[in-house]
Amino acid sequence: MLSNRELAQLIYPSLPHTPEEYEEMYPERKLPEGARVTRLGPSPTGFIHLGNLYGAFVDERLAHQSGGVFFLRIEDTDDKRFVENAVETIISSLAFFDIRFDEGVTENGDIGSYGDYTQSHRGEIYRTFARRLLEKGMAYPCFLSEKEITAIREKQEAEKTSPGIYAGWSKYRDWDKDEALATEVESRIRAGEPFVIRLKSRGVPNASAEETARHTVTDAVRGELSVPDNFQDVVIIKQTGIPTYHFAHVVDDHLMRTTHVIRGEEWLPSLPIHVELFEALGWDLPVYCHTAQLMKIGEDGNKRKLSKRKDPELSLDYYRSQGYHPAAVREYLLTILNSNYEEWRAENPDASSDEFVFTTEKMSSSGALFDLDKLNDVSKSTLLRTDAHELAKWLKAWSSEFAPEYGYVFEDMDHLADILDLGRHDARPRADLVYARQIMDHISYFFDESFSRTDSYPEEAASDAGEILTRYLESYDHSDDNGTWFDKIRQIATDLGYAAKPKDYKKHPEEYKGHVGHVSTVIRIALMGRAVSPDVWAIQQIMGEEKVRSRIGECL
RNA sequence: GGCGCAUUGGUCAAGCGGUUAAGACGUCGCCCUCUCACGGCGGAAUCUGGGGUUCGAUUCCCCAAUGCGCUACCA
Repeated sequence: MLSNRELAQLIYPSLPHTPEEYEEMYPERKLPEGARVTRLGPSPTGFIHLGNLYGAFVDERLAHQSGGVFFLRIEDTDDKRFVENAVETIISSLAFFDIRFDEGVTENGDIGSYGDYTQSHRGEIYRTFARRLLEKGMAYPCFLSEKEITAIREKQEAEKTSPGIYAGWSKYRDWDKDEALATEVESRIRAGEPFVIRLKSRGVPNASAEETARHTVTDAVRGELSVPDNFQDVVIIKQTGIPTYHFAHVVDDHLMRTTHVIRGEEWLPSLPIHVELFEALGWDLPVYCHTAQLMKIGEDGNKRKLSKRKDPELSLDYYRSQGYHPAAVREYLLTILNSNYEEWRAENPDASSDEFVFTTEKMSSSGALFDLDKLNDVSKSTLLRTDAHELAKWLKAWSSEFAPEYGYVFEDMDHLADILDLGRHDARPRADLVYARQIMDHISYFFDESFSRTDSYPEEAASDAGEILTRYLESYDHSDDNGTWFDKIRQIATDLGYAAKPKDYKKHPEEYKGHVGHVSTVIRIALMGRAVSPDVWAIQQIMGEEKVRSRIGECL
């Protein structure tokens, strides 16, 4: 009868390296004490959402604040799910949000000496370790067809026992105990029949909770985890020769010397499999960080739902096209990632977010609902910290990619910077810029291309509008300072029977037609087309005298 | 169905056996020598439920409910 060694040799007759050689090729990293090695392993489905970014930040921060290494690995072991250009999309999206990798796949090929960083290129490596498991009798080839597996599942359901392939369900598991079966396996392999390689689990199937052996695994987010023994003979190499996630994870993260595996909590149930795989290969476990997932409100009602791949407003591209500044998204994500971040920010308003010491212990273990109001609020204060010229440049880049129709806004960049800076350097700076599309609307009245009068005069002053504007134009002196300018408005207001102060009007509404606010609103609408805007005087200084006079003139 | 994770105001959350149960966003009201924004002050609003343990539970244990996830030759 065939020995384990002979079986392994039969299945993988020629492999260029031994496991030991790989260990030497990818030695322990020489890094300072406490340095963390993390990785992001997206599968190239071409869709990245906020949740992926959220996880990526954890990886990035953990590695870089400890002097470690952060690398990008493409996990493309699912051939059915590959999407054209997805890798490029992933790389550019992450770069846009300032996620910097030290190693891994880039648009110009791999960087780093622990590659290849694309799983589909690592077939030989996986096979080498699968072969080792085969040699040690810790794995076996399984010829069960889809039909047979379905039949097994049905039977298991009927018997109300755990579904899956494990001891007692695949006859191929015990090929070495049956001469005839061993012969069959050998000839089927020689005939080139398709098969998968399964782990021969050492766990006891369906043991009670008390009987199950448990392993203590450290999770940096959730503390010590008590992980039960796995007993499933999971597939480690698929029929195609490609490994499953489970096997690729274990082999890669060991060989790439990952110290911290950050992944979503949906992986928690498969942790027993990974623990057994690491043990079977004789390797130490990394520290796991199972993060809670970002959620959203479902279309239906108020129910919580996980961010599904198809939620367009959870897609990174959505925020990009709306023109949310990457720093704002980063800032928002950090506030939900670490609950003490906002407090830190309040104390360090001008510091770079990189200076904040991020800890996994401060991460919530329950999923947060995405909150657009909060993002908008965070974005306002983030943009307030951004220099106007820089903001202008960024808006231009955004426009050329997502909104070319705003091209006219960027003809005079200094002018644009002045507009953006409106009221931002006051003692109590304005914070009303949120995202690019909103900003375009916010400043639209500065440009004749987008200017239109949408609001109507306030009731209190509508009948006097002509008179107000005529007097305004007559008294207008572009060189007036803010105080002088406003005194003239007051004058016009009182001359026409309006209260000079809103308070007076409120006290004695019967004595006045309205108050100075109504009068200035008339001017505001003539100039800006809307009743709401920043300081009129400051706007006029930026607009220039000519435009002020012509806008007023149009309304006479 | 089985298993896992989670559960403090509308949202994000602090809390880690004794607190008037922080703070932020949102919301409401007031104030801030023109609107808005900013800012200030104030209000409404929370420990999912039931059992334990304890002198005392939001905090510890159990059960239930609810939500989410896993249960693939997907990740």
